[in-house]
Amino acid sequence: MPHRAAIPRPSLARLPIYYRRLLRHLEQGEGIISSQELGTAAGVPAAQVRKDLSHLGELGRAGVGYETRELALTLEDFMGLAHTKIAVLVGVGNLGRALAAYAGFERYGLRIVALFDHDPEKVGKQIAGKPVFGTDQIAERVQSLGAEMGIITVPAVGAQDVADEMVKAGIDVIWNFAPRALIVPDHVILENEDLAARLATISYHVILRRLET
Amino acid sequence: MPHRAAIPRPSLARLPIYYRRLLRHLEQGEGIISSQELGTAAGVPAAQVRKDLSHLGELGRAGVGYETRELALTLEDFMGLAHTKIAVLVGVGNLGRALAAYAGFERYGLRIVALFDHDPEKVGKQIAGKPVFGTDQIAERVQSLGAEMGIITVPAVGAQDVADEMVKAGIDVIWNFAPRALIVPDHVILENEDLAARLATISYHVILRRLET
DNA sequence: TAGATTGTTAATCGATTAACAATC
DNA sequence: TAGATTGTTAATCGATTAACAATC
Repeated sequence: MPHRAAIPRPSLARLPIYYRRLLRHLEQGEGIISSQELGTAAGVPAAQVRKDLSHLGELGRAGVGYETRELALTLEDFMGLAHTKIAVLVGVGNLGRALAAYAGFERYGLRIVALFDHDPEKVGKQIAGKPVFGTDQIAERVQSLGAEMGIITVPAVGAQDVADEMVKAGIDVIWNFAPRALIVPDHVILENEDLAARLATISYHVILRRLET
Repeated sequence: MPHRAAIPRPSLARLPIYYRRLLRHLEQGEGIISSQELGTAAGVPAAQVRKDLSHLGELGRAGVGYETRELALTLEDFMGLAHTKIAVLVGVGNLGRALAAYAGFERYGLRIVALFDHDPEKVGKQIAGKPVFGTDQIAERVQSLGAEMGIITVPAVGAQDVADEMVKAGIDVIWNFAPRALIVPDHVILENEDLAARLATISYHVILRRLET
């Protein structure tokens, strides 16, 4: 069983950026890359890159750099991108639809196998090639499909109920797009993608910029 | 001209969470709220809340707490949520469509006034009640509409060109959803919303969880 | 050997948290 | 007055960065 080290959250968040830079480097036929080049891509100093990568092991060669393909594969393995992750998505509004159809996710091993909505108009249809079920079927389907991840794209009001339902069904990783702080048991990993909240912080910058000029 | 203090990024990111908690508190007719209650909503200790809010001034009363409505208005003002921010969105795919239609943004003062795409099929149509123009018209329309913010939802390949175009047109705040590191001049504020990269970090957690159990 | 670049140590920086005097 | 809660100071924690010996 492969060992996976603990890694600081900010370091983890930079790995996908390095990974993409490596893929592009590989396309260009470059066999070796330096921490300097990776740092430029991520907007951090080379020392930060080396520190980040040091959490995964000794991956480079002093005086030379990192072997492009090897490092890409190591990152891919570390983040588990080659492993299929079975997910369900609840809330087939505009955003839910967009995420269900997003090809970029599949390339990272995410397979959204079922959609749920309480609108009878949508239930029974297919969206982005995936079946839509009623929200009353979440528990049942999660178990029969072996889903381990749940994506919430319902409006704020319904989000906690959906989360509860997912947790009850045994899901232990939730990616929440609803603009609401959810309460989940300790063993459940909750990642919030709160676009309205993000907009609010961007709004601050816009206003600041307006006052400056 | 109102003064806006510098505020650490993590503190700024928590303000919208406090703000939403305040709105709910207000709905429930509660006139006073404590840092303790706000902290619970955001998952941080009360001391963190008080420190965060202290960047905006002395907003509470010792021994009592914060006046709900007053604090909500202060946050709203600080983040500029009541001010209209004119934006354009480039890339009318699934995600672009979803963002263009997202009602939550309007509540925070974002007004997306024009969409752009290079697909002739889409140009000339209306999507979510907003006109779609050809990408060759970005500069012209940004200026005539007075847009100060740009949202990028094109595929990775085209993102840098779109950003360049926006910057040339005078846009100085860019919200980028394309999975690509963009290069912009120093005076431009760039906020990345890289969902594929986020998925990669979540994938790490899923795999870790799998190994644990 | 000279030049380049790694991994790691130590210093720096900045954010979080605990503690408490001041206030209501 | 007793109890509650603020704003702020100081201590703690954790991440970033600079510097450099080790390595190629």
